[in-house]
Amino acid sequence: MTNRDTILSKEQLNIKDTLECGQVFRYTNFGSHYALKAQDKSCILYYSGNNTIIESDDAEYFRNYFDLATDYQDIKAKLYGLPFMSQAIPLASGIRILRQEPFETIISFIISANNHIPRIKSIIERISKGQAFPTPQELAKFSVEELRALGLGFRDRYVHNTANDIASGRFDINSIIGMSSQAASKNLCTLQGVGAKVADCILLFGYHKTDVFPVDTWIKKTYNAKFGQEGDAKQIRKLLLDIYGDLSGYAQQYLFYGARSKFFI
DNA sequence: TTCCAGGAGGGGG
DNA sequence: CCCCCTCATGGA
Repeated sequence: MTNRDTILSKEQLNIKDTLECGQVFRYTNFGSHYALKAQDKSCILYYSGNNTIIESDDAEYFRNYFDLATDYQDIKAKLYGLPFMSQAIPLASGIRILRQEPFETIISFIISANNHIPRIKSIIERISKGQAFPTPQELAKFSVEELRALGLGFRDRYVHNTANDIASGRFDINSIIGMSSQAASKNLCTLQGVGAKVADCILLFGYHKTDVFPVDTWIKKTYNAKFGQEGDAKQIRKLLLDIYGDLSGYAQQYLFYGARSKFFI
């Protein structure tokens, strides 16, 4: 253990809950350890007794990345009395919403469309060079054909066009920061491959806007089972936003994790 | 083998 | 506006 390490309690950060709840893709599990890459940085996570250790060469970056300034006990306490939270939160009580870099998040969730998590992970691994996720300029150089060869399928032109829009400055990813979630979503949806659901994921994971509720196939499944009625994504989103309000993003992560757990549905 | 996956784009009605 | 179809890929 060195001064490069960040140490906190296991209750404050559960490694599996946080990395395997579908918000991030560039991680690998090595038994008791997890290796994680973000932008051009990396870290190793593991437990030492009752502590979580984040071993990296940039402790300050990862303290922000893991959102260590936020009190999740307070958030969970506020959510606990709301529908399904007393069931869902205990299944993944150590989740933290990561503060990921917007460009990496945009591209990652364009790739996520109609795709499996293991396959999303492998595609992102192939477009990354070793530790570093490509910059907009680097990714813009990939042709549609090269992206197709890397296994992106029908998303090849989405990634190509979006990377070019951002690299050329036609789309300013920093302009999103100060916008309301509604205005930000509308803007993000002008990017090819970004629809309402992907925009919600980008806003939650890339801009830490928590008044959104990404509705994917798992949330739909859970909604139909738990609420006992059918609904399309737009209706489900509105209903759940009304329930969870500004904490919707957190509630969504607990529900998503629960939806994929055999102990929940 | 068929179904499905953290959906979006596009055409037709 | 809504409904329906298509879009690659590979794990289960």
